[in-house]
Amino acid sequence: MPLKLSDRIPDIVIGRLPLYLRALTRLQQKDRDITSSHELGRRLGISSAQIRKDLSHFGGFGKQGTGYQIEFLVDKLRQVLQITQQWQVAVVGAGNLGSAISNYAGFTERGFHISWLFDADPTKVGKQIGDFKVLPLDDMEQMVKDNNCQIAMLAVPAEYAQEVANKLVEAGVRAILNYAPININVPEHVMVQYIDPVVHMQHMTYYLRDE
Amino acid sequence: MPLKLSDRIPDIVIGRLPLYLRALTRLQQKDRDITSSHELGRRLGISSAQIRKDLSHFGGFGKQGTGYQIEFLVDKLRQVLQITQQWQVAVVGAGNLGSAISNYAGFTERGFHISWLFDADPTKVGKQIGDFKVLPLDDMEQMVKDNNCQIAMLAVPAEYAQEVANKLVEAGVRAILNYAPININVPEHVMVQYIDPVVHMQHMTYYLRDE
DNA sequence: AACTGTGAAGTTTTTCACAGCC
DNA sequence: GGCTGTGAAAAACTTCACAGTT
Repeated sequence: MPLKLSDRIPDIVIGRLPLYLRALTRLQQKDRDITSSHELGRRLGISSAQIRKDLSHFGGFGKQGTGYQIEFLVDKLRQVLQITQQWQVAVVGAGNLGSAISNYAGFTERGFHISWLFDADPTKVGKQIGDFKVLPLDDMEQMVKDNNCQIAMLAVPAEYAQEVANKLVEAGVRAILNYAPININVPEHVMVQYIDPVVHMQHMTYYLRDE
Repeated sequence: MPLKLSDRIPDIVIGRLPLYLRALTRLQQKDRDITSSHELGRRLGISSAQIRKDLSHFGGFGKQGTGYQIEFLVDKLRQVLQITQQWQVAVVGAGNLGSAISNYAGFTERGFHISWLFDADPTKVGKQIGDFKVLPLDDMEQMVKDNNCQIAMLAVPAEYAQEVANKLVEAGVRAILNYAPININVPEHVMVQYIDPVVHMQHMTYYLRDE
């Protein structure tokens, strides 16, 4: 069965696929072979109908009466998300955050290999941080281009984020995970996702009313 | 003008308020006094109509013909989000991630004070990590209860996340920011938000097709 | 002239509910 | 009996467009 991707699929659906994949991988670790939209839904706090509908965008992955074969579905989701091979990733910013990111073990097994750690600060360049030797930001463009690296993580102070993002785009990066607490502007063809823990915290405090 | 909160406001709206606040604070740093829904929208990649509608849920914060007074709006958003005072936060997990989180400077100025860092591992307990001395997880419940701490960040391995979450809830925590790459189940009255960089990365790789 | 606040219209997303299959 | 896949219905969300204000 070929992957069906012809019609444009809503971004909100794409955003849920990694969650499905994550839950499925966990079931796999427990040596489970088969699951259902109901079980997945219960675990994820999502309705079973939604899960079925989301998955149906890509073709029929399940069996009526039975459910979904986990290994098969994991495979399909990896294909859809294009994480069958590893992506090279450049990290910019070798402060506390950049260091923690670079040496976070969780990326490798889920499709990403941190390849370089850059910083503009000459006092940081050359230092060994975990597995990485900090490279000068000036080498970034060359490195990214030569290796056709398409993804970067941005862990610089907010005031430099736009400037560094521009350089990344210039170098050919098409996807940026921005840890700096600021919105950045990029061309149409470049994707940006944001991680700002404070945003999540402030979202939650809204509900911390006593009544 | 009193804060209007009577009708239930969509969660998706609440989720955008921290982004507005973040953008406004940046404008403030540039000594700007007044802005408009159009300017904010441009910066955030959100339509001006949406911003106006979102803000209107809480009362009229703007002036027709003029726009929004930044300081006033910042104040109002802080009230709505309940970050006029600082919240005490407990961090569980003193590994790489927990250490980086605990010592991240960005929380303080935006409403949160990391108060404690806990870990279950006896070899870590007692160690000094940045500003924190690692406390035994067994002390957590007492500490959280005594100080009426309502918010925790979870930075433990996935296989312990549920167990620790249960303890946090037991201790009275009502909001959890979960960095572990796994969904956790909590009672109705407890809020959970997730941070998993890989989910964002996998979301982006979907679009990295050559077409 | 510029901008907000907001009903109404339009679009997207979710849920329902059931035919079809194992 | 249990489950998927899916049109149709319902709900949620966003945009439009303009009256009203400065």
